[in-house]
Amino acid sequence: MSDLLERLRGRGWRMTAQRRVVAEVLDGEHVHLTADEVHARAVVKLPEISRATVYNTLGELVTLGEVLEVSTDKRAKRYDPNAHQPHHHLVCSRCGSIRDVHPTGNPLADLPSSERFGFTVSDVEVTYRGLCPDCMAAA
Amino acid sequence: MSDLLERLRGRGWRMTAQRRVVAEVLDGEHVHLTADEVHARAVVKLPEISRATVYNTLGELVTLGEVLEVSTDKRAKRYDPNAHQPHHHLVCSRCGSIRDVHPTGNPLADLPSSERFGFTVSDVEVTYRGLCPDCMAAA
DNA sequence: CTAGGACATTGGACTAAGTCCAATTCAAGT
DNA sequence: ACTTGAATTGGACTTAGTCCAATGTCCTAG
Repeated sequence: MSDLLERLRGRGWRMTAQRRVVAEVLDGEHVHLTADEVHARAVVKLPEISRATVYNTLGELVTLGEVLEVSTDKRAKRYDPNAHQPHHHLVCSRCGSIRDVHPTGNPLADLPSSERFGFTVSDVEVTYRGLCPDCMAAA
Repeated sequence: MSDLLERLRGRGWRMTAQRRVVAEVLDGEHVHLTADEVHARAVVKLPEISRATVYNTLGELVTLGEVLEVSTDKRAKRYDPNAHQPHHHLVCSRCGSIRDVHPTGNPLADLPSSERFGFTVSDVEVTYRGLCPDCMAAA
């Protein structure tokens, strides 16, 4: 993610302290923060950053294809910086923790045209659900 | 779905006009209404039914496994009465319309244990996205 | 290096979806 | 029909997110 700022600048993105901080917060593997969590962490580095700016910036990053929006549960959307390697998600039904996973196989090929109802299908999202090791132990 | 009421009564569900109306509204194939849509249709049949009751009843039907909760987009949850035949969803990215689909293959088998991170995986949800015929024509 | 305009940020009001609760009503067993 | 515990009600509340007009700031041309 360290070159994200480079890529963005190359695309004509105006660089500001706020945007830099949001991008820094999102750095890492298996990171799936909500907008509010991003805001909370951003405030530590830049106390005057506003919620609206965090939403704006996340929205732009999604539009630019640098970050994925993930809505695994009914609660808040989460933002996944691992946008350049396609992947799916494994979610703990109890605590909600998320891991990126890479199943074999191609689910797109598994949808026969008789099951497409005339749609032009362009994308598949797979969400695995179960209990994480911690929640298994606690139960 | 006509025997739904029977099954529920058999499970000790107390029958009320409100619950009957909610169950009736949810009847059918490829039905995926939001809670508010359910309420709107229920009000036609039973003007004094409240939003809270619709939410309560839908929640109970989900708990009993008679209806599935589907959150395909970022907007409101939808309720799918087709809970007894396992299936996945095909969603139009533009207008949000939903079809039930039955892909071949078994995505659960496609997740090697090295990709399970110690989770006990129990369920998979697959969401296909694309444009429905109407939205294709309009674009 | 500076000026200025386009773009970004702010915070507060607003919306949508859903939850919660105390008071009331009602289904159904006896 | 009585009783009682479960179901319903509506309104206040919460959470997640959007919108907007006023203000601030980046960065390029000069």
